[in-house]
Amino acid sequence: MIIATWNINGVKARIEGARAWVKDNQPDIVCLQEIKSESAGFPSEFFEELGYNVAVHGQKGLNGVAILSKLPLDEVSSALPGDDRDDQARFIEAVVSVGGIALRVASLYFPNGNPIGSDKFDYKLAWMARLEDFAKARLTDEEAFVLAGDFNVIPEPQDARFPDNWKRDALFQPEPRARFRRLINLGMTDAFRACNAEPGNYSFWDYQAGAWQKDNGIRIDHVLLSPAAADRLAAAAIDKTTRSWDKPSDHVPFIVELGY
DNA sequence: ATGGCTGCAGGATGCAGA
Repeated sequence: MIIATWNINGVKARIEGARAWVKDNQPDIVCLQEIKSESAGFPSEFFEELGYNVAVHGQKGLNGVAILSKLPLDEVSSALPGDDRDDQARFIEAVVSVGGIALRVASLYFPNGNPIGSDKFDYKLAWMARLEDFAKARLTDEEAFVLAGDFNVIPEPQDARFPDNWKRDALFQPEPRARFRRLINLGMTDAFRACNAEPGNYSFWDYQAGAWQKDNGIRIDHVLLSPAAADRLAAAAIDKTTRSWDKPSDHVPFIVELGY
């Protein structure tokens, strides 16, 4: 069972590349973020032609998340509990059945939170608190579940090529990093770190100032596994190849293999 | 560098991203 997560930064601008990547890699499940499209405008047919079921929570112009799955998607929900007035499309979850075993998957687009001290920063922290409550509730079910997406958090200094550059950025502030650690401390496993101890592995390189050429990257796209899912963890890898494509997303896919 | 690009909405350029 291969699960991928990829912030594609605009599904319409990236559809040909995204389709080619999915066709070549044949993931069982793909969690997409920042589709920047309304649900009705999502080009589902490109993926349905490849044998995928599609669940979308879109928004006009910005944000937006989706799940592609070779297995049928059940119990699709696009509301992160805790704030009925939140209209930003950053959450979608669904359940698949793998050989009779339920696996719950969420595609998440955490708020960026810049600038520090703004309403956006407060929203980021509040959103992360809501996600923690959600994860806590899910963990009581003792099911296998996966939190996959663009967390917009640099967990540790080793997750940035130049950590000092991010000292005044929302992605590397003590509070968001602490909230990320709280998810880990609930019992979730950072799939990448469980498989790779080395620094120098990134999932995002800015478009500006030759960041990709200088390998000035950060690791902000993560997959967290519940204990039941972590028991199945077989491999985790970042696919950097897409970043050197023509007209790339600034994020690259991150792939986790679970032994189902 | 004053985010130095990029996508989107909309029909010019402003906003958001990280």
